[in-house]
Amino acid sequence: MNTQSTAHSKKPHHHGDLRRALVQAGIDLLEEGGLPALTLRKCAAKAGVSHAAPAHHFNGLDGLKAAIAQEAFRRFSASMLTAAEVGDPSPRGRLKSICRGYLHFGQTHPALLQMIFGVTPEEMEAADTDTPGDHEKGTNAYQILSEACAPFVPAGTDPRIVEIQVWSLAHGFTLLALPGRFIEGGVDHTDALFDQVMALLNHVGPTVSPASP
Amino acid sequence: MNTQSTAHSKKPHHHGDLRRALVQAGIDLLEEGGLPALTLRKCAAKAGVSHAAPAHHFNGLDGLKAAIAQEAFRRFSASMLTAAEVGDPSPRGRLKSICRGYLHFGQTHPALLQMIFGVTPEEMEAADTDTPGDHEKGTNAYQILSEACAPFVPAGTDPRIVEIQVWSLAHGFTLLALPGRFIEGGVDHTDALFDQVMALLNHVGPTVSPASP
DNA sequence: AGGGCAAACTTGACACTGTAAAGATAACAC
DNA sequence: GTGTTATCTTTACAGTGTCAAGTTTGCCCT
Repeated sequence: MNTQSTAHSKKPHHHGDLRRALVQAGIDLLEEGGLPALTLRKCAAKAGVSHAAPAHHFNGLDGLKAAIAQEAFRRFSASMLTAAEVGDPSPRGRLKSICRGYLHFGQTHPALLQMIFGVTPEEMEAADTDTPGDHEKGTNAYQILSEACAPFVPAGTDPRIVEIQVWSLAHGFTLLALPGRFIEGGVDHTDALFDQVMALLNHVGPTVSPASP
Repeated sequence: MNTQSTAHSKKPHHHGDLRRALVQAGIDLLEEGGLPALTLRKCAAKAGVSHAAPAHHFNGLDGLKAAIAQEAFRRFSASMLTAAEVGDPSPRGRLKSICRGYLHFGQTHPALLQMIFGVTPEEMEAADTDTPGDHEKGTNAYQILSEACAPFVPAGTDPRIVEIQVWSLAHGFTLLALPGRFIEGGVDHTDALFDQVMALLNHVGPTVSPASP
């Protein structure tokens, strides 16, 4: 009918997986020149196709942006997951490693982070909803964070509170520390500041007064 | 020579303070249709001038964006200041009121917040640097926050740590709770969640034995 | 095998955008 | 009054997204 559900089994006709090529070209453009460099025509040129070809794989520019955001989100999740696996395996160490992965991804791929969290609702609606196996079990960034927060959720409380506490702190710092933004300083200085800021999480969950109201 | 430093005393030639009119037109467009609706030509049309007129008052679109960001920052600061003045005057109450003003501004003017914190370095360079009396004493948002954080800075530590802890938390939550984004729910639900998340600040600075409830 | 058929692209066009150069106009200095 | 300068207009051009029509290519079915 509408979508090519054959994306992974059969091979397309002319180009051979042009959809993925366009997404990758868009990511390249994004990393090179930031948001204003992302252009349907430039993506098409980079993939070696005509300027109107992307319109058949995505629902216009918004659809391409949504697809890029999905792929960026996938890489973002992977970045946090690997950061968690190589660090301190204790619950608190794992949580901090994930947050560090959050910051690291923002420092190294600012445009992709901007893409992930800057996509507007209307752009999301333009996404082709046929992304099977995308939000799989452990690969979702929010689920990774949620599981890392679980040990610090006081019994009987809404786990989303702790999750959003951690998420807001990491997200806010990462955005403020984006290159050329409000928190100045080199990478090492930013890292040290990040650790000191994240020390606030030592007071999260079952801490000082375990049996509070 | 270059700029009309007569912005407040004499009146310009044709239009009469077109610079301010263009900035206001841009803000209106931004609030109505979001970032993609902000256009030099639409601003010019809304101000009743030719489509190329803005180029003489701003350094291209980037300059207009920077000017709008400055004005938005001014209103943002005012929003936090008034929120601080009408709330609990205790140090902790004042700090939380400011954070609530942060969130409230983001909920009511999401495009302006995006403008303030989304302006790129190159766009900032395009700003006309002749904004006298702009970063005045108490009107700077960061100074407001800094002064509100001062009572919670442990002696001998860098005050920026507490400031960035508070700033990151408020900034992160506000962005995640932007309408149609990652934190769902109505305004009242968001407010309640915000209070619970911001409870993390009870552990900032001189902790565990607070004099206030 | 061969005819149809749909999907994957191409081509051409249009409206809209930012930007630059050159011309008109009005306020001001003298 | 005369000249000058800043303000704004006009005109033009390259680049953008999007639509409508055409062209090619692989696949399916009889």
